[in-house]
Amino acid sequence: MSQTVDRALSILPLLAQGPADLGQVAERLGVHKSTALRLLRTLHAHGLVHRQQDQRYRLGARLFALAQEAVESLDVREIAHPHLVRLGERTGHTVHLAVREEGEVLYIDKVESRYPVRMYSRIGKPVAITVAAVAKLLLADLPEPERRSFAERLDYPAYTPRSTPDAAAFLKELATVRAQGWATDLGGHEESINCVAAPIRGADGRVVAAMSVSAPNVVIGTEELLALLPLVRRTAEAVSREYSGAPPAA
Amino acid sequence: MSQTVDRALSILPLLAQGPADLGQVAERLGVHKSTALRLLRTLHAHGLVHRQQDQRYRLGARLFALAQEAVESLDVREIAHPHLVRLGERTGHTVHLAVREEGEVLYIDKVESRYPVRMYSRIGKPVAITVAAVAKLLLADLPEPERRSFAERLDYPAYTPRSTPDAAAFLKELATVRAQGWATDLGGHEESINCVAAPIRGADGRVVAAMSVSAPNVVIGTEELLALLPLVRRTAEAVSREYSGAPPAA
DNA sequence: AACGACTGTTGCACAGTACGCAACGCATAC
DNA sequence: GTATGCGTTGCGTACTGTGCAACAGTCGTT
Repeated sequence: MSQTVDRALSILPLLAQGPADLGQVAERLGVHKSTALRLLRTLHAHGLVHRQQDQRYRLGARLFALAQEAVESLDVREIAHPHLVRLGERTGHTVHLAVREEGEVLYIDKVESRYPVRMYSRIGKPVAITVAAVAKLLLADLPEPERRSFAERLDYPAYTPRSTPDAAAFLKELATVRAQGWATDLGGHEESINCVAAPIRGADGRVVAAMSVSAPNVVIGTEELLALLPLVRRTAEAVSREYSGAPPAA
Repeated sequence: MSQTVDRALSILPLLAQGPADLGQVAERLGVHKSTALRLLRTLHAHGLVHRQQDQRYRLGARLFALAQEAVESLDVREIAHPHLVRLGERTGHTVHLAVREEGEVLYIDKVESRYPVRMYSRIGKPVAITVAAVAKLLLADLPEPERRSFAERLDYPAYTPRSTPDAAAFLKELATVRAQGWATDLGGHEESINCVAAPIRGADGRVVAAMSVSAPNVVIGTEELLALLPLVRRTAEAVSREYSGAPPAA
């Protein structure tokens, strides 16, 4: 690994917490000011950091552009998108698409609910991995030993009383999800929000992504949301077929 | 500037165009494979690149997370957001918030239209700077010499017959926008899409951001959209006041 | 108004570190 | 079975990044 690059990249998460001046960056990196300056200048030249009027540095615009270009070149996303839109139109609720990467699960696409009461989420934001329906599907597909060791390394924040409490409960839930081929999150992340999700599989049967429909229970009851499950599953299967090479249905 | 970091960061835009294997990265960087490998490993350790099953590299998840954290810590965005949502609810159309940074204009927030026919845009995506209404506002605020030299460095792509054709026309338009305090884009980017925008100013009167309402003319005519201008301007002024330190209105 | 304290900036000598080379392991193709 | 292509490793060299010290600019203080 390259020391210089390592140091430079360590600046990014540091600035993600908020703007910082040269001295702060140097101190938190544990290097001389002149070194920090050179690194910041290089990052600046690439647009990854931006210097605001008060001379402090914060993350720059190119970072957004890069993230956008990256998300748009994901082929699952490209294939799934029209299906998500159609599902959004038919149900009126928020639709998400998520993938697993390096031990994180993150949303890569989203169609907003047409109801005024919306849930908060953002493309690119890591998902609450122990409770989200899409996360359960993506992790349930891991081979058993990996799944176990992963589950044991996680934290289990008690977002609500219905949140997954510990690794044992999580592994049990994953087994259920794996067997039934779909997942739910009933108030496990936010008290009033429910979620149903289905897996998208590649040609080899592995789960490559997961999609979900979410709605606050002030808008639609748990029963009614669960009634959407067949539709969600059919949509996910249509995406799976297309992703595996089948031509899109007319 | 640091050569090593410079090379490492050059990998990112390269991968943004699509996944690439080690040889391709090395070649396009003009370095030896072993050098490219070391750089990629460092980027990988920071989560900025991801290695997919076929061993090729693509941009990684942390990039999204960083971009998200960055955009969420912008205080203009935080203040403006509820106003955008309300404007979205009242008009039903797509609402954008944009800022200028390092010679680019980019969207930092968005409320989706509730109509099925939506315009395409994404948070983080650089704006078509020569035609977008928000871009005109942000650039019109630059001091005259800077504005001129900037306008002359731009390309003027002819997205439609109504696109700004050249620097002279653009500067004239900017003068108008500056004088009237609002801007439009009537089919300059996409034939059928119109836009009205108003500036958000800081305590010193400088334009710090701009917000717009956009709609395809199949949904709402030009006249009707222009009729929304007073509402957009009032909203922008409310955000300006709050951003300058005034308490939010009840 | 002069001072001090603070910040960001520059040039430089040193050595630490990133560089390219060459050889290796490992697949798939022929 | 051989051959070609890929990613990977270890290593000597010298390039390049490093910290130091001195400078410049800005703010707040006395």
